[in-house]
Amino acid sequence: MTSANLLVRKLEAFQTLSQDDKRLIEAHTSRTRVVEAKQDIISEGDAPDNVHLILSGFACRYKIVESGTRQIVAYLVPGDFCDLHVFILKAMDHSIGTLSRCRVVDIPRQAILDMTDRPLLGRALWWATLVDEAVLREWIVNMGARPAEERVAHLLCELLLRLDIVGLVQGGSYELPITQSDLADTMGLSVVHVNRMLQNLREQGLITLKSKTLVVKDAGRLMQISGFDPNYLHLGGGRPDDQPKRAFS
Amino acid sequence: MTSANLLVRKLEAFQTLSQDDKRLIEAHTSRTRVVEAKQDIISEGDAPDNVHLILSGFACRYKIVESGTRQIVAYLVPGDFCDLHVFILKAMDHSIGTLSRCRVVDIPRQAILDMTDRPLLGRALWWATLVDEAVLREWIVNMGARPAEERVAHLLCELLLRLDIVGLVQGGSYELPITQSDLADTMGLSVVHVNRMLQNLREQGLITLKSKTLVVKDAGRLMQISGFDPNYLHLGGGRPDDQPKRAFS
DNA sequence: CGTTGGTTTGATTAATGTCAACGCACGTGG
DNA sequence: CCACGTGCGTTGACATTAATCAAACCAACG
Repeated sequence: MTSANLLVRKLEAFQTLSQDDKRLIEAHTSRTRVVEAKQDIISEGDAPDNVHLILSGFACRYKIVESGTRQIVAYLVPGDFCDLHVFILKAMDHSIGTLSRCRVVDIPRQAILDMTDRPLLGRALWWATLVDEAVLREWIVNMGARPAEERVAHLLCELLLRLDIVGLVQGGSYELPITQSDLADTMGLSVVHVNRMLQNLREQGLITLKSKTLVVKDAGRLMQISGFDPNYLHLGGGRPDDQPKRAFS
Repeated sequence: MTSANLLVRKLEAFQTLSQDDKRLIEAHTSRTRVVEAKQDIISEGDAPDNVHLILSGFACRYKIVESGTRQIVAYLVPGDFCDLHVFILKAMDHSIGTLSRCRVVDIPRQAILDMTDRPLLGRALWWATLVDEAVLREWIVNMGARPAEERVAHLLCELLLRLDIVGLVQGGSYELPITQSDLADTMGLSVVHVNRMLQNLREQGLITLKSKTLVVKDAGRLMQISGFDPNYLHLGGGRPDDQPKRAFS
């Protein structure tokens, strides 16, 4: 599997693309570079130039607040665009940084324009940004309405599905190359509390998390206790109710 | 001022539109209807048909979580679209309901397509959705990284600016036709606590809030204590650093 | 006037944060 | 090959924030 297939695979969770579409994507996703962990890909205030695509590793959108706290507002996993909106806004209102070592592609904006010009591909890219938005909403729900344990569980469920559509889940298990401190900054909890919630989930036999590998031992129950409803990810052509919920491999 | 001007005015906070653009908007924003408070405009799971635009009153996006809690994930104020994304996704992943009595327009999707076809107007609409997304991110920051009092203050600042660009702020004061319980569901706090935080802000001489009218008595300090940075609203052509921050009337 | 929805208050409890220390694993340099 | 440093995970004791419960109050409205 080439790296390009990763984006293709994700977009095809929405709808299948033409051969030309795929070729166009692959043509622009070959020149990759590696970014070490804890580096900014773009910083708040920057005027963005190229569009960045994550091909491996975890990155995040984040802001540093007056008090010095870092709040992570989105995870960027393989197949995710960092800044598809580059064409309209003149300055980044947040930073994008790596959580682990990442492989990244820089795509010139003209290439993106070429892609959005194609009917199928254009719709698929639009779909991707709408899903990003839906994820933001769900995170607000998560932080505002769910207690710590469910909050952690919900996030793990989301990653399970998001990583699954790009083929990064095997046997209910995936690489989670981030620290508990990252998780804490994601969910507005302290590291200590995150640690304890993870232990709770382990004790309940729901997950295993050791050396950056997460094993979801009981996905059904994990989703159930966290009130996870996959609809907001709009997989399967955006008609989540017409077809069986996607199972992961 | 006609109601149409409200959307025009908002979009022109990004860039000025042509006369034709404005006429096109006005042609489609005349047939308004009134929705009483606490009514759904669209419900989660619905397949959306028309695009809805709020012309007066407050509405919100929300989800009801397993436990029965309502989490509000966005405010829709005059000039805001409810569902510009209608064309791609097949089912709503959240509901939209009124918080106060609202005047609403239903715009057929073809009209939206006509608008997005025009270069300037299309970009302006895209800008509007990007700002919505930026607001979602800022809300996550707010909930995850700020204590209750700052959280409330930050929201009031955001509304001050958002309402100002559509001309609904006079003398630092605006109508806030929602309950403290709505605020609580917005910020993941209890009603009681919201009440106390509002009292704090009042005691500090920062605001006044009586019979649904909010007076911001010291905007500078309100922004300062809440760490409010207007950049994320991308007013002024998305070049917030090149020009003076917008003052409100 | 009497209801009703919304706001306010006080007392108490529960959830989560903070602080501090320790342990463990990994990598590096001696 | 071992000693040490460093980052991350874990633990316990304690502090603080915010939730909950219950009641009173207030104002708009029929």
